[in-house]
Amino acid sequence: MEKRIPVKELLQSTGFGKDVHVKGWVQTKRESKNVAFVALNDGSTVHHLQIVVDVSSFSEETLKNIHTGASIAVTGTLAESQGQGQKVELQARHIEVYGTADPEKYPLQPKRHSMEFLREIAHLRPRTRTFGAVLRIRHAMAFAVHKFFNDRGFFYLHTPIITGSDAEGAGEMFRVTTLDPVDPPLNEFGTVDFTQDFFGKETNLTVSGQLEGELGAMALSLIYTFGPTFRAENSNTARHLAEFWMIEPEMAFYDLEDNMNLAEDFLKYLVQYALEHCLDDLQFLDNRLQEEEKNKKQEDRSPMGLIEKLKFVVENQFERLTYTEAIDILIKSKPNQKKQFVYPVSWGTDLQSEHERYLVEKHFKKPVILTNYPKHIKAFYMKQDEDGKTVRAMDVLFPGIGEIIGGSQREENYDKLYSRIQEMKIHEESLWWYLETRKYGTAPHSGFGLGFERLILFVTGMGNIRDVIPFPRTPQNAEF
RNA sequence: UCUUCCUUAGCUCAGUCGGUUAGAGCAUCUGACUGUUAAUCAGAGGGUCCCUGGUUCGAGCCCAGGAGGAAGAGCCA
Repeated sequence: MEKRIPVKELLQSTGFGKDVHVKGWVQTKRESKNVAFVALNDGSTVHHLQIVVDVSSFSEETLKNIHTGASIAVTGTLAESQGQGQKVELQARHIEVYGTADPEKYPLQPKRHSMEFLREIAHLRPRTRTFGAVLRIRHAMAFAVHKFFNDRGFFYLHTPIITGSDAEGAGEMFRVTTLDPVDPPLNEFGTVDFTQDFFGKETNLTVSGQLEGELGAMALSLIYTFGPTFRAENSNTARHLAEFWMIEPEMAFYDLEDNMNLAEDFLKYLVQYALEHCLDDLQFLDNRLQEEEKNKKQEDRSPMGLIEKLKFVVENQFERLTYTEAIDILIKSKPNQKKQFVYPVSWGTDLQSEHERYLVEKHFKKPVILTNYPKHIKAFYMKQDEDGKTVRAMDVLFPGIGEIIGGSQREENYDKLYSRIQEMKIHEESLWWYLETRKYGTAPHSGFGLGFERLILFVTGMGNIRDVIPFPRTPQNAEF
């Protein structure tokens, strides 16, 4: 095949008069008597290349087949554009139509579509500018995650996707089995006999790579995982997926403060990377959001544009405070005094969305890191504070997103960890390997989990998590 | 899982008090137009009013059940 030049490259080119090949999908065609203009996109950039077609030198059939959605290859001369909207255009000499898209049936029209409609055609939505922008940013963020950790001496550890333990209790799990669902083998108690299953035991899709990640950190010092994670929770919100991607670094010899510093550096690095490498796409999404804002009531409008918001995060220190201090602020807050909170505030109860939003969006107006939560509302593996009441947990809360990172310093003392397992009635048999890290060469260590899609949600300014992953998996939906 | 709202043309939506042939904008098609930028102008085609049952002389509209979707909440990342 003839070597194509990506649209992104051509738009930056000044080699006017050169002969080039370009291939892509038609976004729109504007036709008049003598000349037609085709906006061509190949996904390399959010911008289109304008193809100028001299109507008299092409067959009627070719012209007819060039419509929204069609895939074409164009040979022509790169020229300085006579029109207003672009610097570069391609004067077409030869056009090959690879594939047509019947305009009567092709669902994507040269007009604005709702996100709900585009979710129904998730197989085609990457062709829209919005999803193209989101997917390019998603790629850049994945790359930046690896670059960040690699540059700091972290090793990428592949933790298992199929697990044999429900250790963390992070949520409902998806069972993995090859047993006959209609007639499974039963044991003497009349329940399913998993010893006859593929792995000889009950297995599930992972809800977190953390516990295995800790094993890696106890040897390589600095590791991170980045992989798919599954939760069978019946969560129907704009912030939850049944299948999502999670990044979980785990660091030996890090205490809670080291952990917070890493988390803050990491988030700022990622946002900065997006600003440096995806500015075109961010600008497009920013404009798109501003259009949407115009349809909102004054009080619902966000005070900052997308790019402005991203710069703000990079340039400002995250606010750090303890759970106890946060409760104090909430108790003294206006909405609490006026009894506007649905859920009452008191020490010992978990913070509700409305409380987190108040702290982040009203009180501090910036990202917040909350630490030292009461131990009974946090996981068994978190390191206990000297007061016996709290643990060294930290949650990073972002405006509009809520909890984007959850992490902690881990309990490295065998006896303390073991007694927590007993207290919380966790199956210790399935955790024997985890407990051995505390028996043999235990060391202080910390880690956190970042929901990748929640990061993308923040960076792109999109409103629903189903629109920042190519093929969302949610309750009642596994199409495509 | 709970609460609230929604489902009418390909898309986004209007549809009055239950009343004759269900509308608009965009998209599509046809024509016009000397370079357009979501082109413009003129015209045309396009409907299982989500499904099932009920009330009624008569249902897009009222009632019951079901399906799907959205927002918020819970759970969390």
